[in-house]
Amino acid sequence: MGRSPCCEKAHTNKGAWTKEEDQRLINYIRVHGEGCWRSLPKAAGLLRCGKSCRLRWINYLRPDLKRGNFTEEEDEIIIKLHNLLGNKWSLIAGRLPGRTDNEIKNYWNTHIKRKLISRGIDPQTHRPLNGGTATTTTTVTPTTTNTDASKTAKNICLDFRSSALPLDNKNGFMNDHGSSKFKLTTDHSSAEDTKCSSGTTEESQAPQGPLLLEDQATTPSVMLDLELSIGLPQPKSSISSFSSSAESKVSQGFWAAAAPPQQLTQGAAAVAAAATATGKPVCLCWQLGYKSGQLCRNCDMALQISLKIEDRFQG
DNA sequence: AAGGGGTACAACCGCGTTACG
DNA sequence: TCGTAACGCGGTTGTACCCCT
Repeated sequence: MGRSPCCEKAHTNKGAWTKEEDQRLINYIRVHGEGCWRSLPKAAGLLRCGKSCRLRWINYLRPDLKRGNFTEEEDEIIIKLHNLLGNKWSLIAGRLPGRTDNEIKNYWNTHIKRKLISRGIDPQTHRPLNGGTATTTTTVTPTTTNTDASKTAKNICLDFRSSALPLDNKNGFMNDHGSSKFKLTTDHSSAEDTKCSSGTTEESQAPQGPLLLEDQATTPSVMLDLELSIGLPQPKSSISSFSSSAESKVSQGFWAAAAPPQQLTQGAAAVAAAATATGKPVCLCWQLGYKSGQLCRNCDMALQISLKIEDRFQG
């Protein structure tokens, strides 16, 4: 019968945190570090549930948080990332050091949605409203439907080109973002050559699930340079570089059409792309960081599935 | 000055995923 | 391999604050 409550609700405070509670939490984490959220409240002398402590710390008390207004540049990054990833706020936050998923989510709902609407763009689909006159030429529409991808063979290439790529570890928050180029290419003309594939997009669906790039433009090839920082944490000397030959290693595109959303995260798709491009397993999971050739479970699964999919398409 | 509506954001809730015994 | 506990995420709610009438 369902899951037991995460804490004894009868003995926990709810609602706004007091200064004293904040201080207790800060002091405790300063001494003991993050983690063990379930046992933390008791150990710290807080009448709060562990989840509440975690939220309070992550969203408000953490010292590396960047408070204050979002810059115009951050706005644009959020819009581009939302276009790519949908409501994957934690992934988006991972690209904006000092910002939390909750903060970005709220900011999206209160500011950016309106901004996009005023530009004539649907904030969910990133398409022009009412067939309007929005200036975007390429729409990236993550979707949950991947059925019959081959019938609508517009091609997608995820092109990771970068040299040194410091990753923002979700806990560590890297300070120096490398400027890697994350290029999305659509190409109608060379499906066989590139092995890039795509899927169908349903208008009504909220953007989520695996990345799918749908080319609405009439041009045969459209590039979207996102200037994203998709990188790896320390040590820099051991960081794998995505070779320039990655441009010809295009089977990354398989992820766009073939990966079931329940099986893969965006990060997992990225690891497969990176592995394909470099020929080496590379863990891009920013929650775990780089492990000198090892893959976390998530990325390992992604890679295995990637190989199977490729076998299927080639065989 | 009061109050009503709108906005912003902190916090909560439920569920999926992961870790571990 | 399975069951359970814990974690983390995204959606939703609650409330403080601001502005307008």
